[in-house]
Amino acid sequence: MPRRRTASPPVSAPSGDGPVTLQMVAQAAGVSASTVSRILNGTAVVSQGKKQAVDEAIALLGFVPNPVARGLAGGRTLSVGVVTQSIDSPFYGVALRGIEDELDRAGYSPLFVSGHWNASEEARCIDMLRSRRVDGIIVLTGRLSDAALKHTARSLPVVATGRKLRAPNLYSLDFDNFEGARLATEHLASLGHQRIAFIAGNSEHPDANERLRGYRAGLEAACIPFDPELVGAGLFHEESGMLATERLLDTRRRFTALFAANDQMALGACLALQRRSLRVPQDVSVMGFDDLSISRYSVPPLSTIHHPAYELGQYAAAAMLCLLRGEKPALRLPEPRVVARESTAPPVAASARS
Amino acid sequence: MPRRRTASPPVSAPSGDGPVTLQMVAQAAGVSASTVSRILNGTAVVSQGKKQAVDEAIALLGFVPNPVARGLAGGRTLSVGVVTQSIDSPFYGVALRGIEDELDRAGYSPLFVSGHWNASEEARCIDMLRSRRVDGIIVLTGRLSDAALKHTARSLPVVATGRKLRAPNLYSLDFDNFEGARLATEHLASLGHQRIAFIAGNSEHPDANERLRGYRAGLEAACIPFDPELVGAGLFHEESGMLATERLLDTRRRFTALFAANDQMALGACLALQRRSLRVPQDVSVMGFDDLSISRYSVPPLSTIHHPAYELGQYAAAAMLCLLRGEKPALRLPEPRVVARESTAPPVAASARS
DNA sequence: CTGAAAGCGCTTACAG
DNA sequence: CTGAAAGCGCTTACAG
Repeated sequence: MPRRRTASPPVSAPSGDGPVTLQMVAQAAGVSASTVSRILNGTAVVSQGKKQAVDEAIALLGFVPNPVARGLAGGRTLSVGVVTQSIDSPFYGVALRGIEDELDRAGYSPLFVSGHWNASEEARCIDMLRSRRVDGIIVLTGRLSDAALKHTARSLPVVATGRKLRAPNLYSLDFDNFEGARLATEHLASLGHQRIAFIAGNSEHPDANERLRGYRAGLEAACIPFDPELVGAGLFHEESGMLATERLLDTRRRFTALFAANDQMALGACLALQRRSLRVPQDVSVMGFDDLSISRYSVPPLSTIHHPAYELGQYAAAAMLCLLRGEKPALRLPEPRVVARESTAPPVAASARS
Repeated sequence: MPRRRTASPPVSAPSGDGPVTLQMVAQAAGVSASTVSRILNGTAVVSQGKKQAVDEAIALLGFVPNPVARGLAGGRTLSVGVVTQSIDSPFYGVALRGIEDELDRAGYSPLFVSGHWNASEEARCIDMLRSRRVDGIIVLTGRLSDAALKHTARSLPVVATGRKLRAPNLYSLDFDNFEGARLATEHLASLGHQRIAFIAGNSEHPDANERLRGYRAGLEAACIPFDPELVGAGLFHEESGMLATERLLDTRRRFTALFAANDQMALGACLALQRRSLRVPQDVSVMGFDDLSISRYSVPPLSTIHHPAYELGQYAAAAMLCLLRGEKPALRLPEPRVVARESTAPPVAASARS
């Protein structure tokens, strides 16, 4: 839509058609566009009088700066890209909410894209976000290499979760998965369980390995020998938890407690147990990890390790905001803690499987 | 970053610093920027030779058009705004995934914003999306008035779900909530239940009212008198389903089946029932609505009405794509259907509550 | 303190 | 078919 130089002053009525531009505000306030821009951005000191006139014009016209133009001209778009893995993940969804809330408070908006646990897709996401001129990028775990992350941090601030990574312009937030799993195992052991099965998560996932290590450490601390026959392989979703439990049961190796590397698998495990007429917790105690909101309403309510998903997102966003202001973030995630509900109890001597 | 007219030709090496611009491509191909733009957009017929040269230059330089500039200049940003209510909703999350997938196929990206079931927040979302120059807006249900939606459709294509609304440049996609609820009730009645309680959803929510109507219609068809004492008020989340069930139980009004207006409330109901030592389905059959992915793994697996969330999103996006091409969408959502799992069964004569 | 001007990277009438 | 130019709505050196 070229050829529309504002030869004749645009209708500066509040309800003129088309959005109000900075130009119009400048005109209404009797100053130059530069001045309006400076006031908007707090870029320079401006005389009281002009500032007032401009503020009034802005209010009167209901002017809202166009982020697109802003991004093109100045580089800042007031948006931050968020690479998540799946837009409908029950765990990360809460983190997205945390990001949204925290960013909103500072006038930024998130741009959510899904990497589907695939490094090359995540790389495409980052290219896309960069082409949309986001001011920074938050990467929720994922499979990108640390090197790739450091690389993008050379041109854009990045905050990553699920890693311990230190680099200029890059902050990472890591939850103590090891400690969480250790606590879960300790909880079960302290209840008196000696035979504690484990359903591991996807082994390509860093969290999965940490949780397995935590399980082993918990066992060791309780002087329970590690039995590889008691660990099943899962994929972090319900179905896999159900299947792994069935396989564990089929080995006829006995166990009185089962710790799944996340709640989704624990829920699947509960169903498998019920299908074999094993009661939770009377016959088998079940422990999850993550503390999804639904876990509180499962039958029975699931004991688990609280994983602060909302804070994860919120802190990641706060860290990004710091980086954007040129400050150094110093945020730490809450420590894991046991949420004991009704799916865990002391083993019953006369249990069906003991 | 003014004052950098390309007096000296920019380094057109593929790995020159900064992103490759259309200018650079034009230069490398020996044509004008206009021509490159036309080829990119298929806006005009261009001679074979030039087209080839440009295509090669694009490939060589790895040029990717800047959507921000594109949006400013031409109006199209290849992005569509999506007003959802909460970024972590278990039901709408799946719809977001459908939108993402469908849009991606056409080279568009979604911009997700949350309205939190609040008309004024939703209005802010729409302003924000418009200021970001999205090409169209998808509104997932929400509380905006039909008039407001029609109004925004005057300047931007809009697709809405959860309404039956016809207007120029506006398409709406509505799931048959009434029929779904009728089917659910029929399912219960055909199993032999005569006393069917109902937990309604938030009455400001249009779906909630349709589902209540469907319940009543189902009752009527089965010649079961409607008993207002048997309907509890819920808020569409687990907690409210649990509480409503407890209240229902406290009235000591007997019922052998319970139909909740969504799965989340049904899950809460199951827990409440279990707490009172009532077994599902032996003592009380429980039916949900939505068919969330977790419902398949609850204990017992929940019978429900399948609500095609993924298709809801996918079709909404497809409809938007149609509108954007100037075509008339003609998409219809799949009909509701009963998914009978293990939480429903014929009433037992000797049931604790019958 | 403040304005005029150039520029961000594209698109699209306008003229050949 | 194709180029030069103006414009999208801002920002920011450059000069007062």
